[in-house]
Amino acid sequence: MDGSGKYHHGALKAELLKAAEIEISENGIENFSLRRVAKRAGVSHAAPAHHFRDAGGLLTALAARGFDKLLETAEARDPGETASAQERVMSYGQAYVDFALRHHALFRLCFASDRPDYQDPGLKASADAAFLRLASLVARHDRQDSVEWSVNGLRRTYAIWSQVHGVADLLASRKMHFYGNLDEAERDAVIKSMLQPLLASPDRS
Amino acid sequence: MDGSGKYHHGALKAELLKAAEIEISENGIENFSLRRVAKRAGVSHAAPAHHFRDAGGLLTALAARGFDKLLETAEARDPGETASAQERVMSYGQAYVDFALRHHALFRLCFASDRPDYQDPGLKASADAAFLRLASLVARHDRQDSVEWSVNGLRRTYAIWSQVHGVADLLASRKMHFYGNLDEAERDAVIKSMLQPLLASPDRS
DNA sequence: AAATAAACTTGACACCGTCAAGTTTCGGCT
DNA sequence: AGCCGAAACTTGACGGTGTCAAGTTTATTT
Repeated sequence: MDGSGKYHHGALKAELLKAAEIEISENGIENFSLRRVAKRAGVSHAAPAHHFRDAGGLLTALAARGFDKLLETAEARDPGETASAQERVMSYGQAYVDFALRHHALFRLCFASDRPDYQDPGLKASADAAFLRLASLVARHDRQDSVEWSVNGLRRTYAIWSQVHGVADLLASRKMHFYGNLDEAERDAVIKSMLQPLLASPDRS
Repeated sequence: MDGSGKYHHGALKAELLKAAEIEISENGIENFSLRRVAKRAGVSHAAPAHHFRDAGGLLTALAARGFDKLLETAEARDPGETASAQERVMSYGQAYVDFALRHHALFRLCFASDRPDYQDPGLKASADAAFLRLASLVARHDRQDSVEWSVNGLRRTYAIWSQVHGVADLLASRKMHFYGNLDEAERDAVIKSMLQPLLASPDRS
């Protein structure tokens, strides 16, 4: 082993997750290599097995962190109670797109990969938390102040989520090439204009 | 070589594409194996190299076929000139989601993979054709009968595309687990209700 | 019929994920 | 304090992967 390091790393699990995140941000999720992650963390190729069952296990944990970060991004951008519910939903959407662009590989891992195990309770919890945040903003917008679920609230949340997710995915994957490169302000305006029609018609029944 | 086959296959290129499509539909893009595709086509592991530069080349061609099939699906479902433009846009959306569900791996290859080379003229042409089909339906809906592009038409097309793509991606990736399994009619209704607000407000300026 | 090109095979290489077995260190028990 | 088991980590092996180089077979051209 190298001189600096102890045999027992101490915080290898966290270190591996950090390394893996850098790994996929540089090489993309499709070129993920567990051995490279281990090397980056300065340990042998089989070391990760003691902290994660296999590569899928690591990617499951990483995906959970991805959803956590998505939620953090949304919360950081939330204008808060004083703002209108409509503004708050739009801010969520803008944060969602920000996340997709800034952490494209992680976004892909979360939404377009079969490698994470979505049965995993930790991942499920993190993914649901990010979704429920949006659901609660939509409910507030629709003045459904009750914590109870309404079928219609769910439908509307899914509609808004789809709109936001679609633009995030297409922008991050560079599929909207008839747009030039949008700066942040232009992007935010695009997202707002896309959400406008969905928020204008509450459509509660 | 096996008794039945000739040394020169004759139509190996097409055969490889067919085999690759089956391959990814069974194993997903993330587990794509060029050697397995070759084996499935009854040919040695290095044979594909004579028809495609490398695995990426094959996947580029396959992605182009994916966009072609997406367009075909949309055209097959188009109610035609007699229907309202709104109905035609909705049918496009329903076909898009159908495609994503029925050919999930291919959909992922087209929209959530870095492996195809999107600089490839063939792929670009196929992808653009599928997009332009939607753009023309939207233009018709907005009564912009001119073939000319309007900035606003582009924005509206992107908005509708994002909505459709979002619901397609989330449904196909099984991310809407608060919905039970939707049958085809329910799915179509969901898509229609999502597009309704976007089509109701032409918002041309 | 001979030469050339194309299609395909075989074998090698480095890299990959995972498993098994060995080594080092940590922590608790006596 | 000293031991001992468990945990953390390493080393080495295995089959599988994509790609390259070199050889063999078939088709086409001259």
